[in-house]
Amino acid sequence: MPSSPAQARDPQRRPLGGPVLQDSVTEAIAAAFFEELAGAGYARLSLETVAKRAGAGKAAIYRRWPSKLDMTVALATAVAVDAPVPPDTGTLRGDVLAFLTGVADALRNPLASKIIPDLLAESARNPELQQALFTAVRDTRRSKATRMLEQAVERGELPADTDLELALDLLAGPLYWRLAVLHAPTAPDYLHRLTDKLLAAIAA
Amino acid sequence: MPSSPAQARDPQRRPLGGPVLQDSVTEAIAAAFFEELAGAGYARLSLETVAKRAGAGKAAIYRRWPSKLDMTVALATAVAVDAPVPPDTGTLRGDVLAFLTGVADALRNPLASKIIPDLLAESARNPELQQALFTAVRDTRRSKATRMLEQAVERGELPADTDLELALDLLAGPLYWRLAVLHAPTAPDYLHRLTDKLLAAIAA
DNA sequence: TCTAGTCGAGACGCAACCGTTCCGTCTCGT
DNA sequence: ACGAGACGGAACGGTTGCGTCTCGACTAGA
Repeated sequence: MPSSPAQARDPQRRPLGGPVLQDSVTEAIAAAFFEELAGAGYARLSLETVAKRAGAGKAAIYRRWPSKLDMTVALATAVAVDAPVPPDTGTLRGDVLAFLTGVADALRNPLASKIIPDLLAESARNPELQQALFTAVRDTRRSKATRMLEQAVERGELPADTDLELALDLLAGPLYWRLAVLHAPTAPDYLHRLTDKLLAAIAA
Repeated sequence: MPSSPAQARDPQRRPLGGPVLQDSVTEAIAAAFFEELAGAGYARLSLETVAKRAGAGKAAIYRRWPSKLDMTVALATAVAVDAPVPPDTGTLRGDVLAFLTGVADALRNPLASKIIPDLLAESARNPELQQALFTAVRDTRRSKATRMLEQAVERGELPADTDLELALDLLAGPLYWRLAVLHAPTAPDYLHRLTDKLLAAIAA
């Protein structure tokens, strides 16, 4: 049972890299944690180094979370729920483009593009981490994207028997592949071209 | 400069998990290496454990590769070049389905589906590993897939101004996303349905 | 038969990190 | 003014892995 004292207190304040946290020490620890996580990866991440980078003692960390795993789950969940707003532009094309833009913005963050694949790889062999990531991130995003497609069906932009499962893979896969796996750049109009292709695919 | 004595000697012999290697000791080490890599990940991988699992001494490993990184690069390259044959079924639809089938078969291997995301995440912070993986795996596959699309253009199945770059992301992304990231199952006709969507997208 | 090389096994020194515990200090609320 | 508690910092014993090295056994070719 992970103790997670890292809860929001002042919802309208959102310090840049770090999530919404209680106090300055917790924020410094969280920021150092994510920097270390991006630089070294989960497996190599040392709480000693995190403490040092945060200008804190190890005790300050262990006073907040019982272990590295609990800390990771709590912090990752905290940033994940700090999610982007749903699009709802009125048209499927607008929604898809907004969705892709949100994903691209997130993955273009140098820290995120290293942390996310690392945590996903780690979660393949860590059930607790996997479950936390899946329920906090995947399910949230997935339900929002599903809602986006269902609205398109209601508007008559998509047939009622649209393959939602497949459409979700098409929405997320190519951009993740390019930005998080290949670390390849995207041309300025890449998202627009991708949107065109995806609309054709989903409607097919 | 990685020493890579792990070269093919008898090309027609391909022991299951392990690549084409020189002798039984090297094969045992390689097999143990991949099992450990899948189980623990690159960062946590211990050469002591690999040696123990292979029933070998540590010296047997250090006699072959100078370091963990060189070992990983050499072995990963060895299995990667042991690539599947190109499709060339005569139609774009057949080629795409064959391509996706090949990718799916590879990613459905429990070891591969853990090793590949792990090495890709690791390569984000290890330039030498990244370069080795990219030249040995990505470029090889990418050129084959490009050739597949160019043939379709020559046959008149695709317009001459087809966006190859985008098409490659569409081919690889969704399946990788589903199998390697989400670890979600695929329905029996998933690849066929995906092929239909992708053909519509690429031709759009 | 002798010799050179590899084999499995494991000890070695060294370094890093874990999780805990203790300092002495500083900042609160009362 | 006082005590409770969190703070940074440093040390602790224990574990793990690295890369080197040595050992006796086994196997090859000369």
